[in-house]
Amino acid sequence: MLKFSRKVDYGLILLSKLRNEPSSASAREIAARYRLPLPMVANILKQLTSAGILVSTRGAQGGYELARDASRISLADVVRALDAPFSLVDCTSEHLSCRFSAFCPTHDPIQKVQRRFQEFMAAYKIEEIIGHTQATPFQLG
Amino acid sequence: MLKFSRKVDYGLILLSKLRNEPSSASAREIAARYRLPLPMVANILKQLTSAGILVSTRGAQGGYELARDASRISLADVVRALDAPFSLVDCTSEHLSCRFSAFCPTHDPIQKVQRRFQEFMAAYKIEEIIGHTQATPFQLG
DNA sequence: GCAAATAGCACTTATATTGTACGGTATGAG
DNA sequence: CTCATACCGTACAATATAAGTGCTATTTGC
Repeated sequence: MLKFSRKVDYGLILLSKLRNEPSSASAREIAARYRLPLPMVANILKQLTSAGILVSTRGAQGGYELARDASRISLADVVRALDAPFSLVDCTSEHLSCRFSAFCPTHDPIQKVQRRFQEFMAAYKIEEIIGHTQATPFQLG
Repeated sequence: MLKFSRKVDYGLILLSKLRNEPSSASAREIAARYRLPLPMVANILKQLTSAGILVSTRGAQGGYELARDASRISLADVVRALDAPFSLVDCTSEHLSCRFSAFCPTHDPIQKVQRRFQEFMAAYKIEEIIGHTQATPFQLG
């Protein structure tokens, strides 16, 4: 259906939290603050860490923080980390030989679209998306 | 996973067939030519017709043809017809009130991304994608 | 009237997403 | 050294979405 997964939505929320927080925050803290289930938050943070977008500190008083400035993290980075592998059509995946590849008229051209879209997302830095204002925490009433 | 559905892939193949064919073609013809299951081809053609991308002629000797020149059909048209509704994040759907909308920091900014991507796809005409060469029909051996 | 062909709907099956769980490892504090 | 905290890796179940199929009605040309 051509949309970002919820993981990416959540991921952007988490990143906006870590963005304007000087000290690192634990998964538990973030989950509580935004009323999100802890296991899911933990999973997303783990994925962002192994993708090199966050750095983690283990042990007591540990937590996560941005690995680099938000101006150097692109939307493409986040999507690749959480939705990987991303490809607009199956044809473009190397490992999966499309059953039409022999005669598919869209094979080459759609790869152009693919590349252009990838460039588009790579140019879009999350700084621009999440802005400078901190995400408002959940408030009852 | 942020990719086009198979329907869009198939749809582009069907459109490339209809593009360089002077006479209209029936669903049966197209399905046979590309070794695709008839019900699926018929479904896609029906959807493209109700979206106004194709025009149909009912009855014997009937079939489908492009409603307008390929230079005036955008990738966005095709995606909207076959994958609708398309929206990168749930937040952007009007009818579905996101449970974070009250505090979600990405609500407004992601809508900008959404609009830019929509423009990107609207500018991409299928003429550019499928090219002038006719899709090579399936050949055994 | 009959056959060809689209229209519309409903249904089943397959696949991917979403969310959860658990055992393991590292670190800091008392 | 022990314990609680917190990350790591992986696997699993539930759910939602997409993919594919089938059937009946309607239209049209011969």
